[in-house]
Amino acid sequence: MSSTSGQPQFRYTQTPSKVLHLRNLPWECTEEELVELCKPFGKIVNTKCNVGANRNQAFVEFADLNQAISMVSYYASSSEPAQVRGKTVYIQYSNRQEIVNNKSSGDVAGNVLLVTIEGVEAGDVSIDVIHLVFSAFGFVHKIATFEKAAGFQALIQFSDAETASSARNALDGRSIPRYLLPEHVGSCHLRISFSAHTDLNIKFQSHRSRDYTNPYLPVNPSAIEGTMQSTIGPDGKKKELESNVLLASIENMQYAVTVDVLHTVFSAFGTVQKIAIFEKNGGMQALIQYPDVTTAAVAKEALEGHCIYDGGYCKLHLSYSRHTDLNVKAHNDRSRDYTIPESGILPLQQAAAVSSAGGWQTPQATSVYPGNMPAQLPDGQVGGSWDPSMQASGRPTFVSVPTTFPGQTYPPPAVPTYSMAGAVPGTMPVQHVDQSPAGMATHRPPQYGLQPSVRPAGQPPFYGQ
DNA sequence: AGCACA
Repeated sequence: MSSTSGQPQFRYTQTPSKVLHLRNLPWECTEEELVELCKPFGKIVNTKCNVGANRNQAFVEFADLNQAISMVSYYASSSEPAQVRGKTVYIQYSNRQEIVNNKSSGDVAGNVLLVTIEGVEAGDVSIDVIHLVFSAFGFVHKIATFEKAAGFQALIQFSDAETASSARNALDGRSIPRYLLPEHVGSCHLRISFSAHTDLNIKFQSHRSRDYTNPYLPVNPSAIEGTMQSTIGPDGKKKELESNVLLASIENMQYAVTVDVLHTVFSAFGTVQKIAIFEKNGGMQALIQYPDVTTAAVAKEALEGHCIYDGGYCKLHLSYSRHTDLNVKAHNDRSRDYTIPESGILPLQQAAAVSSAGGWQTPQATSVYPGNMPAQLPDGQVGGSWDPSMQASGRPTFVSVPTTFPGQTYPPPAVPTYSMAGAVPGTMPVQHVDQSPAGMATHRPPQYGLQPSVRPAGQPPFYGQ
């Protein structure tokens, strides 16, 4: 099992690939230099430069396998080695068949840098030191620091991509001068890439965030991470700081909660602009972005403490996020940007089409009307139908309804019912599906777990292959 | 001089 997973790493036994792996490149070798070297052999469709710890490796993808083979063959028998700036470059087939995600992040020049400071803890490098170091290249607008798995990180916002690039080029791989660091810190290398952010959202001047463009920003001397953002209301009471973005944590998650499920649930209160799902200390959390604070507040009030499924499953806890505009990938399984045309609406449209085409429904599907609040079981009380082997990965891909119902054995025992609609007192949930006439709530509430219409009634559901 | 990204 374990020894069969990878190809041998020896160059003469590697299987050919359109992708070539180049080593021993000069420092900060540009894409142009790479293309110059490779283009005599064929059409280059993608590159990835400055790879590896020393940033002296690269990948080049040819349009055709034969072009890659011709380059490798040529240099295998050439008396002149491949060279860039006089340095011998070693070429071999990559062990991957294509370059993925090139320039998706970290390589597109932007005005905000993501800086990872290796080998230090958050307390070792003050925000003032970071400011000092990066101010050498231009006016630093904002800094936000945080601790991630990768280590201590900072987002540093400059006026423009040119300034940010000059800072990156000068500082990437370098170390902060010793005299600016505490004695006990050994080495502290900077790893710098471009962030996809363009404008950081700094709420307070604090020991972990700074906005140098706004001297009037309130100071929060104890901006402890994880503490709910709050402010003092007019009544003198502490008041949660509102936001158009909700942070949802999901308790007792016995069923998969997907972006599509969340979109449907939260769309009952207004247009959902963006959703991002992520893991946080073993649990699942999601950020849901509305256009305005009011809508978010209504959704928060209505949904807090309610469960997505009957039986106390997937209980929602909502708070306001510090974010105001999520920076998410347009369409993947963890995030969605519904403000981009053509993205994200397909699943719902198809779901609606299937639903109105008279797909079958479970008897429980009628229980979503007002007055049927989800039964709240005590925590930890679960039904007996959970079957981990029925997880989403083995599900048919032709069913476009959110693939959220993992445990549907046949016949289905105790089908958990999508029941959020009951959380909106006295109203039918309005499905904000694009191209559906406003107010015409013709869709039935979504019925998760159904495998509508794609199989004849009485036949077992189709799983996997 | 020996394989990225999530």
